[in-house]
Amino acid sequence: MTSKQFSQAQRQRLRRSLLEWYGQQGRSLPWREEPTPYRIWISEVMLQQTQVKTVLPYFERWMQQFPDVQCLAQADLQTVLKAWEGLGYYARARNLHRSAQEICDRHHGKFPQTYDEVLALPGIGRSTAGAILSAAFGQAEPLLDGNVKRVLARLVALPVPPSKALAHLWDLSSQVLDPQNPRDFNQAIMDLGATCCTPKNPACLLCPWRDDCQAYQTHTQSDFPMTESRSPLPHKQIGVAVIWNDHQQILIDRRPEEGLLGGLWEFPGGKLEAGESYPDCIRREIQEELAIEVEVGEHLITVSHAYSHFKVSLHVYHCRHLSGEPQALESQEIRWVTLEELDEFPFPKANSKIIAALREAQGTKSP
DNA sequence: CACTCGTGGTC
DNA sequence: TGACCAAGAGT
Repeated sequence: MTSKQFSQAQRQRLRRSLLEWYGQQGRSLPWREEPTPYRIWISEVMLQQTQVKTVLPYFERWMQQFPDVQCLAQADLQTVLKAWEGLGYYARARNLHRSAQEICDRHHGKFPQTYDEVLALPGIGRSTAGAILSAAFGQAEPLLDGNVKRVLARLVALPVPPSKALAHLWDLSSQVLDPQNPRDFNQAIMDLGATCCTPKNPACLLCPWRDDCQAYQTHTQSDFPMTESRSPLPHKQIGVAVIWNDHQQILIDRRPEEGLLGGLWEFPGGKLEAGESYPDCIRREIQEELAIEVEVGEHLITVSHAYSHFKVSLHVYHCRHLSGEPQALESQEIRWVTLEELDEFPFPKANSKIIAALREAQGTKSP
């Protein structure tokens, strides 16, 4: 299985035309204007599976709150998660925090500059390592993100989905990379994918690579990259309890550190079993998770939410604490809080919809 | 290597 | 409007 080889002349043409395009069409971004290793690192991790537009406000707030690696290393994890709240893939925030501590402990607070050291940091894989080393230090390391995969798949009319040709795509990314200007080249090829060679309706007439693009030359750009096969997402039904005590406080719990939504807070509850009503489900789950008895009251809201690999509907009910001292049997920590105090804790998006509904109910009760 | 891990934009 | 998908990494 031999990979496609670009001729030296073609590589030079691709590099020259892309860099010229970048000079005219490249985006002005805060981490490009002031490309310190710390800012490049934070931006690259925030940009994993996340669009620039979404990242921008988080990036600015982050730099205000954690202006350098020492500051991040010394922050407490709950504060870091609160700053990340809403961005998703929360392991990224936990890994940034761990990496910051490693950089301070093992690298004297200075971001490492060798490929192996950067790759060894938690949350940095092959592509992010290439992005950081080229952008922060001008090193000629290739990268392979979603944009580059799409651009290259069209350039060579890749006859299989990208996931089936990762080695080939890495080789192509290395071949086209400009060893004279890897910093701008890598930024340029990502910009090309993000703003020109887009998933839908690519602007081929404005593309610097149209003369070399095998997909465009055969008018099949919309057929590439070939789609990945996917199985349908399962849909889970969850009973959720907003448990009130006699002091107008609500019981919340902090999820286990690893796994889905690790370290975030939530309202307790669990999966509906066959033949069970939601009140039955909630009483059972609350007994299993917290070892207390509750009375299930009126239905508050049902929230539907789609995650990467499944969908959920959260059926939320007001509950009243009857007996027993709550225990953190399946969580890290539990706490009684007022409606106002909920803002201090990082919650997943699906839970913030519940909080909004609670606030709305509160507002209508006492005008 | 296939699966887990979030959310918002887009059509 | 539901399905697809984005500056991927860890296991």
